[in-house]
Amino acid sequence: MSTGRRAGRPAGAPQPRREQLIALAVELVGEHGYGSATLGRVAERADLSKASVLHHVGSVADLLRAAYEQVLDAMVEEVGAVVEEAGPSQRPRAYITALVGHFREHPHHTRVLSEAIVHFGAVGESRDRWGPLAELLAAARGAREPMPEGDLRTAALGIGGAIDAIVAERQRDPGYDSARAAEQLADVVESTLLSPAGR
Amino acid sequence: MSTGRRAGRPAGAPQPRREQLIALAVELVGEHGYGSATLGRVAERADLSKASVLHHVGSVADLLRAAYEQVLDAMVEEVGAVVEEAGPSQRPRAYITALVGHFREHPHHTRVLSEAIVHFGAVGESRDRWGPLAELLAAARGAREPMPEGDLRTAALGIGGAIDAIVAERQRDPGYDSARAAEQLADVVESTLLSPAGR
DNA sequence: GTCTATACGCAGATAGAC
DNA sequence: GTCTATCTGCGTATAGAC
Repeated sequence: MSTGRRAGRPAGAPQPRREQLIALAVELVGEHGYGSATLGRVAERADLSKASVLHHVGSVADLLRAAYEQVLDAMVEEVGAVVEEAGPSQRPRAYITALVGHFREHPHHTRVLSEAIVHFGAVGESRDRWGPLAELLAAARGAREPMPEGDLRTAALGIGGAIDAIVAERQRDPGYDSARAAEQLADVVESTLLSPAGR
Repeated sequence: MSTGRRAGRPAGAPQPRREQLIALAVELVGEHGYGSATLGRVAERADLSKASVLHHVGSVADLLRAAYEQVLDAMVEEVGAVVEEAGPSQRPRAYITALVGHFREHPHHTRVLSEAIVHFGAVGESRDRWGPLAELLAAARGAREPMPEGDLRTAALGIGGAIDAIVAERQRDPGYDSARAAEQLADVVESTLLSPAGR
């Protein structure tokens, strides 16, 4: 309790050095991918020795995992908040536009997440990536006759893939109007899945 | 001309050893990604020494590049043939189902292409990946009022992303009915982009 | 916390004999 | 064509002094 540490930071909480290194790792991965985020390069950017970096983060693998999780958490938190503010019928659109918007505001985060599945192996880890979207779609359809389970899964999957593609294109070409693309995608979703006529 | 080589293989054409090694590389990348396709592992599977492998392929980078190009060419050739057989208005559906079907028949090819952009760096190399699809869509719309350039690009991009997601899901879960998913996607494409009413 | 020095493993590639 | 032996480079991690 009465350590010499300044108040406001619970005992055992991450130190500022560690936070700095994680932020640096996000930058490096965001710019040139996981392959280029090596111990030496992190140390160089932080103006520290390699040994010193390891002292704070334990191992390179741990550092990259922490960077990934921080980026993922930020995305989930922002998108989740936006979606919850909207009514059920507007949630698919809110989800799409918030997700696309998030990566437009945080370009570095794009690569950190898009390369994560390849880098961490773990294909199974990507399971249910679009499960939450599927639930949003089902709820938005409300009283309509329910979609077959498989078709709903495919719908969420396809929309998710389209989002990925829009985000990737924006990264490739910063002049690409991803906000407009998101609206266009939301229009299609609403007209095919949520329109009175059904499909 | 009168070398001792058996006829039927033009001078300077790739030797069978090289072909075998490329096929092996496709297997390795398909199973565990580019990261695991090392010189040592290729040599082991081919039951050759590392030096011998290099004698035939020049370098590991060249081998992986050749594997990638072979897989890409196979896909372009098959899908191209199917699309050309169809009439203009059926081509978007033919494209989608042929592409999804191709990867269902060649599961190893999936990873070789999906990880290619990350592995070879070269974000710009993926340019116009969906350009051909955009042209198919424009042609299928025929006499209808033309779509704005940007919207057509986004449509092709989104459809392409959805295809990627369907293919990836099939790889993750071999029980997933990707053929049905492809038809479902084609239905949406036709009803939103090609229906008489437009959107 | 920070450093220098060092060890270790692995992947890619070369040399040269057979 | 094929091998064994060897070299180089890089990335990770540890030891131990300050």
